[in-house]
Amino acid sequence: MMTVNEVSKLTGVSIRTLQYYDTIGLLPPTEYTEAGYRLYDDTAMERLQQILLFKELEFPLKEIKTIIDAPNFDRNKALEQQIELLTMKKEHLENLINFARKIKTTGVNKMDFNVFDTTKMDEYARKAKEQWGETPEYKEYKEKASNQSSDTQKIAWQNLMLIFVEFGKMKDKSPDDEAVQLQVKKLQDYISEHFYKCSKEILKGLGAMYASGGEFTENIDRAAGIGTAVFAAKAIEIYCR
Amino acid sequence: MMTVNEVSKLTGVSIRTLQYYDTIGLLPPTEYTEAGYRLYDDTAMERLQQILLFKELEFPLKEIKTIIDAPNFDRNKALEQQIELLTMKKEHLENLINFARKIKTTGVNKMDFNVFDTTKMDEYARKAKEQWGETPEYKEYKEKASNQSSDTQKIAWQNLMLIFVEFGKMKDKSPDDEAVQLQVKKLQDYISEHFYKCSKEILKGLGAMYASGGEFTENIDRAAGIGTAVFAAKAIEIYCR
DNA sequence: TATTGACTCCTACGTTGCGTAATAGTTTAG
DNA sequence: CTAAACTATTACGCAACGTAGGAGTCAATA
Repeated sequence: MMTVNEVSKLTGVSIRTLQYYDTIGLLPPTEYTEAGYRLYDDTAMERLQQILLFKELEFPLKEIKTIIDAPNFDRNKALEQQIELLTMKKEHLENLINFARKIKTTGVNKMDFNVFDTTKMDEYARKAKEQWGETPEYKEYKEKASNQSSDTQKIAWQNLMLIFVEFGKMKDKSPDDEAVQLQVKKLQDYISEHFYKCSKEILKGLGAMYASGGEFTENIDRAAGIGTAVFAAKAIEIYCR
Repeated sequence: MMTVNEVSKLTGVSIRTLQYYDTIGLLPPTEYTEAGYRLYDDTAMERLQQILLFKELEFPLKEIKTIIDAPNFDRNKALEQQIELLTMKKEHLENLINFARKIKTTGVNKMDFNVFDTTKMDEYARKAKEQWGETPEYKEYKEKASNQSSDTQKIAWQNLMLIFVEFGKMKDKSPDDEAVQLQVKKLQDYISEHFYKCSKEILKGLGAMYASGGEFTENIDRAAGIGTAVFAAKAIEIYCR
C-alpha cells in the first residue's frame, strides 16, 4: 500500500492530481486510513498506468473513465478514433501555419468578415453552379468540399482572398505586367489545387464573375482594396488570351 | 453605429463574445446609449477584424490585446513566433499519432512509469557516456537531444520501449528466429533515426547494457515482461555476429 | 396607448484539469 | 514530546466563452 506521496514520486503525477482523480471517481484509492489518508495498491497502480497511457494520447478524462470502466470496450476502435481526431487537429494546424506564413508575406491587415463566413461560400458555389450548370468542374468542387473538413475549406477561401490582396497591391501596375500575370497563374494554380481543375476557359469565366459587380466583387474590393476585382479581371482576361 | 446584434450577424461573432471582449477590455464599444446598449463604429469594426485575424491564428486574447494596443509592435516577429509555436504543436501531434499507432499494433497495456520520467533519460545518457566516453555517437545524441524538444524526445523513448514490448511477445521463439532478428534490425534503425547512428558495434554494447541487471533491465522487464531484456540481449548478440 | 415581440443588459454558474494557497489534523523521526 | 514532514479539505484561479435567468428597452402593432 502506497501513500499519495509515494505514488506521486514513483509516477510523476502530482498529489493534487491524485486527489482530483479521486474526487471525479477516475482513480479511487484502494482504501483510506482512519485519518482519511489515501492508500493505493498494485491494482490501483495498474489502473493509473492505463490512465496515463490514454492521457498521453490526449483523451479527455471523462472518456478515459468510460473506456477503462467498460469491461468489454473496444480499445482499438477508441484508438483509431483518437488517431483520426489527432490527425484532424494536425491538419488544422498545418492550415493555420500556411495561413500565418501567407499573412506575413502579404502583410494584410484588413480582411472582410464575409470571407470568414462559411455560409457565403456555399452561395458562391451556387452562383458558380448557375453559371456552369452541372459541369464536371462543379461536381469536382462539391466532392472536394464534402471530403475536406469545413475547416480546411474555410482556410482555403481565406488563402484565396490573400491572393487577391496581392492583386490589390499591384493596382498601380499594368494588367499585362509580368508580375501581375504571374499572380494570375498563382490564382489559377491555387484554384486547381484546392477547388477544381481550373482551365483557362474556366478562369475566364471566373474573371468575368469577379468583376460583375455582385457580392463577389464587393468582397474582393473590401478585402483587397476598391477596384481590385476589376483589375484582377482585366489581368485574367489578358492571361487567358 | 451598430448594435451588438448587427455586429454579431455581420461578423459571425456571438453577442456574448462581444460582451466578453468588452469586459476584458479587448474591444470596448465606441459608446453606450443611455440604456447601456453597446454601439460600434467603423473604427471598432476594424479593431474587431484585427482581433479575428489573430484569433484565427490561435493567439490568446491577452496577447492579441497587447499586440493590437502596442503602437509600434513588431507584427512579423509575433507571426513568426506563432508559426513556431504552431509548428511545435503540430510536431507534438505527429508524435502522438505515431505513438497511438504503435500502441494499437503492439497492444500494450502496461508501461513502466519510469519510461515516462524524463529525468531518467538523462541518466541513461550518462551511463552511455560512461561506457563510450566522449565518442562521436554520444556527441550526436547530445546534439539531437538538444535540438529536439524534450517532448519529442520523451515520445521517442516511449516508442523505443514499445519495440521491447514486441520483443517481449516473442519470448517463446528462439533468439535467432527470423522475426526476432528482424525486430533487432527495427531496434537498430529506430535508434539510428532518433538518437545516434547505431552501428553493430554500438548495438552490441547496448545489448550488454540492457541485460546487465541495472535499472535499464528492470525498466524493460517491467514494461515488456520479465526476461525480455535478457532475451533481447541474446537476439542482439546473434544479430551482431 | 397599451401590449407584444424582439432586443439588450447584467449576473452568475458550468466547462477542463489541475496549480496554488490556506488552514488544520496526522504521522514520524529525534 | 516537539518539530518536521505529510496529509486532508475547501476553495479560488485560469481561458474563452455558452447558457440561463430576470429585468429593462425599443419599435411596431392593435
